[in-house]
Amino acid sequence: MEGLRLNLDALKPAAPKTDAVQATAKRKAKAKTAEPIEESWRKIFAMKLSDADRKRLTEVKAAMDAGKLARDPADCVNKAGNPKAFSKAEALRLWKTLQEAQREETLRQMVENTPDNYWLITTEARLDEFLALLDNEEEIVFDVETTGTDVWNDYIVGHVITAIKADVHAYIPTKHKTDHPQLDNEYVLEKLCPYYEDESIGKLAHNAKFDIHMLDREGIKLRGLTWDTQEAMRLLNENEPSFALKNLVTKYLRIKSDTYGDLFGKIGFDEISDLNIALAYAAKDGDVTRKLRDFQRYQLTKFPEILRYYETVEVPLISVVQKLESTGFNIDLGFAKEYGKEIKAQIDRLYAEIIDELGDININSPAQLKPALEKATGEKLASTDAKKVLKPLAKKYPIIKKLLEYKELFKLYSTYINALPELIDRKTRKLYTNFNQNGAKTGRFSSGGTGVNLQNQPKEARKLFVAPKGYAILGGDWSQQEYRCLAYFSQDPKLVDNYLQGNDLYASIASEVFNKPIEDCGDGSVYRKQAKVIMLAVAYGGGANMLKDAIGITKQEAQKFLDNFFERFPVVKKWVESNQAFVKKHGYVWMDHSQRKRRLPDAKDRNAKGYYSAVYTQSTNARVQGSAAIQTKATMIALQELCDRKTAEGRGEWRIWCVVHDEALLLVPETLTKEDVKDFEDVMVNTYVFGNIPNKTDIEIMRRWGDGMSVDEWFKNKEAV
DNA sequence: ATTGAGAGCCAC
DNA sequence: AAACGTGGCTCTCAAT
Repeated sequence: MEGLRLNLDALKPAAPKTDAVQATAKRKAKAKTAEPIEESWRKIFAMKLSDADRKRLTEVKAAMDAGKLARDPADCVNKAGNPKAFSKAEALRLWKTLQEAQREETLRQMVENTPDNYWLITTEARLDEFLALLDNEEEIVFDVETTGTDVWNDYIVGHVITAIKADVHAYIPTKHKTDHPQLDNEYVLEKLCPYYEDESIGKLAHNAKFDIHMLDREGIKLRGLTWDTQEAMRLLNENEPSFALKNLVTKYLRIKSDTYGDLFGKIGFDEISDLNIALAYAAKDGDVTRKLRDFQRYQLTKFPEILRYYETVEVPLISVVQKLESTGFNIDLGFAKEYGKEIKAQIDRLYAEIIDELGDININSPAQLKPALEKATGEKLASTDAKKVLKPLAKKYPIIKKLLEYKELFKLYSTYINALPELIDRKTRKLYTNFNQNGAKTGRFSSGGTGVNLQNQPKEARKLFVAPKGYAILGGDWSQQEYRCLAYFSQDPKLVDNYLQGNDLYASIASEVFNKPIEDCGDGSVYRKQAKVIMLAVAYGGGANMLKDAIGITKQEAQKFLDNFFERFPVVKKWVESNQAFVKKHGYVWMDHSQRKRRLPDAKDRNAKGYYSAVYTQSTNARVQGSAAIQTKATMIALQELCDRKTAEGRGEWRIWCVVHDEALLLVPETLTKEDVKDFEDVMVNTYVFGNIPNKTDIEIMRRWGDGMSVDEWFKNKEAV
């Protein structure tokens, strides 16, 4: 501890340089008899290092070479008093010291260099002066500082607002833990509310959904969002390694900026008692967000279709998603408890039985399971992958069959049935999660962040999600969304015709690929089932390897199926090849109507690892998956408008409840009418159409997710009651 | 106790 | 001739 403090002192920029250098020299002398540090470094860098460690170690070495950092004398000798070699662990400890020193120095400089147009507002007079500026603004930047990033439990401690025309960047602290005077929270909210809620004042933000959530919790409904620099960046370069504001402005605007975590670690912004530090950091956010927006808008004007898509779909979608997230999910706790108990009992029984046969191992550890299974069966196993390796052996070995049963139940229990109730918010008794509208590089949504991914809930787990009393879940599934997209892009006459006639696509494909009469390829037939998987492999751009695992056949057979498919659908084949040629030439592919790119730079680089495989399959997959996502997103905006319209009719509130790629679910009053359902279907089917291919939606109404009934059944039951 | 990597598996 | 669709969470295991 003593040594650490000493070291820190040596690092302080305020300390005379000569002292630091002298101290360093002294320590070097002391460690002279140990292994030379260059030799230690050589050994450390020869080790197998993670990327993060390698980066840190490089920084430490640079600082030490420059004389800015030295070993702690206490670390140079061991207990016996003999010299101790420099180790990786010691180097990583020094990295933390370095970080701390750099952090302090950066903050000091930030405060020292705070521009005059950064206003710290802590008096009513100054706030009035600033609001007078806002009265002349057409567009402002907003950003709230908070105690943390949990939109359900953290809260606002200050507001950042940039008056763009006036070129003033204000920070208005309200809840910092400080002796410095600050304005009252309620007073500030009341004063700012009219501006936040004024549709005619355009709003820019970075990751606006977060700020909209936070304001929503204070009772403020943000209106007039015009730009989100984070979502814009996801269109400009989906491969960006980081979408943190500071990293983007450092990279693209050459404005050196440190991330919040780099400067403050894990503390909430209210912990920053020095309001000058708070101002320097917070006001800069507003400043650079505006600059980044200008840069992005300039870039996007080169692609008018992307810009139009961004402004008409992605930006409005942000508020829609915020509203969706705030709806939350009701979990049937009683059911979860009973169901969980039942599964747990089965798991325990299976575990005991398996242990009995395999010996006392941890079944959940692949490293322990593999040798035990090999011993028990005498088979050489490539892994313990259930689908690829164990399933084919299940018939031969009862122990493997039992193990598969266990694995399935364990997954269901640990990830879903047992985990979901734990994540319920204490205050509202609801489950919340995060939907990231550009979480996938193709533009698909991702979901999760708070422990639950709503997009991968298995059917059994979906049963835990119920409509609150008086409500029903109105769900729509686009029928074969991605295949319709494939038909549209390829214009394969057989596929197009199929959709125009409204025939059973899988049966048609099965009939073609397996050369069987259509009547042998109907519902329930093995041909139809396999055709479905083949189609999936084609749409996902997968090869024979993926297909063989999916239907449990040999690679040769899978390849033959694919060959057959492409032989029978040569137009699809041509389209797939054209995508490959395009990506090879340009390094990217277009989604529908040039609204979005998927950049695959490896395609232009013959030496890249994935040159012959990944980018080729991705070139087709991205176009299909990404265009389907555009359909979903455009429709979500129309669905929110529908919800607003229906709610305004005064028959109860309509909300978007959940979205799962090609599935949209609304929470609606259980008194909904057939006409309401018709309006929903109309929005689903007609909002976004892939050219000449009509959409189709399967609709269900449910009280429990995944446990729905057809519209006819629902209303028949209603009449019966 | 916390962190990070890897294996595995759920969804569309 | 070749051939890795997009995500997120839980577990183990090794490292601090």
